[in-house]
Amino acid sequence: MRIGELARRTGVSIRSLRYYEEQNLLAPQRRPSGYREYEEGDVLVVRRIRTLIAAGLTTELIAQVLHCFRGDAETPEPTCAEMVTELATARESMAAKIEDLRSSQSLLDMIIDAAPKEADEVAV
Amino acid sequence: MRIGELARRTGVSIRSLRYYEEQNLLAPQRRPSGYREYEEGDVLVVRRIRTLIAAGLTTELIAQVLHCFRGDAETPEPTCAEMVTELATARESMAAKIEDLRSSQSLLDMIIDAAPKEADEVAV
DNA sequence: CTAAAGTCTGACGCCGATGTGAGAGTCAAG
DNA sequence: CTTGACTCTCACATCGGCGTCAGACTTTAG
Repeated sequence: MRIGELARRTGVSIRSLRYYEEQNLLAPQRRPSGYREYEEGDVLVVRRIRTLIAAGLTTELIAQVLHCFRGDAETPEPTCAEMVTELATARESMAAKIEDLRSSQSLLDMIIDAAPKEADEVAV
Repeated sequence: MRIGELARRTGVSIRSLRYYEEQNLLAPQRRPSGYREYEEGDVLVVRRIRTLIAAGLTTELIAQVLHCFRGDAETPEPTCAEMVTELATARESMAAKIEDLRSSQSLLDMIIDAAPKEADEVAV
């Protein structure tokens, strides 16, 4: 199928699909005209990509781990031990971000609570 | 004091101090030479700015609410009711971000857990 | 054959706070 | 006076995942 159909079927913009290719997440065939030609399996691949992006992974990291999910292979590739390591690392940094946000939020709460009464001596 | 000293005393880079001025968060005097001349109170102001940035506020929003904390005024300015509204809005969006990150994290957890056994049918 | 719809590459814009570097003027100590 | 440290003002670069426009070509329906 061509890029427009893939976009429709996955709900992902054409621009994004081209971007994923640029990031080596997709590698569609090319027609003589230059048009990209995707296969059925790419629908699933794109969904996986979206899932991983939604999980906060960068396309760079996804490029490294995507092959572990690829194709009809029943068992993950041997490099998938590395994958788990990578993902765990990503998870760690996400946890850190959440912690940052939490403390930021409580800080903001303190400011909000303090404001109405005495706003001149806020948490410094 | 000049910018270098303020940078040292606050732990904020010179670049950032100039940026804060550009964003109307600071308004140092100028020497005939063009050198910025800060006063003691600016040390505290910079710390407040850093606190608010750490709390996830943009410099634009900080510019709107910073005067509520300013100077020796015991009571906040009348516009500080608006301030609380703004801050509350900021807090909302922060809460939303935290929620996003949480769901992303659990999604990542699912992927990690699923990987070692059957990585070909991950949450799509 | 023609027009409309689809696709191509390339490239700039965005957001926000900050790093970095160039080229030039300023200040303080010897 | 000289040197070295400090500061000044532009202004471009960064990060990430896209949006969007321009100009040119391809495909498809009528």
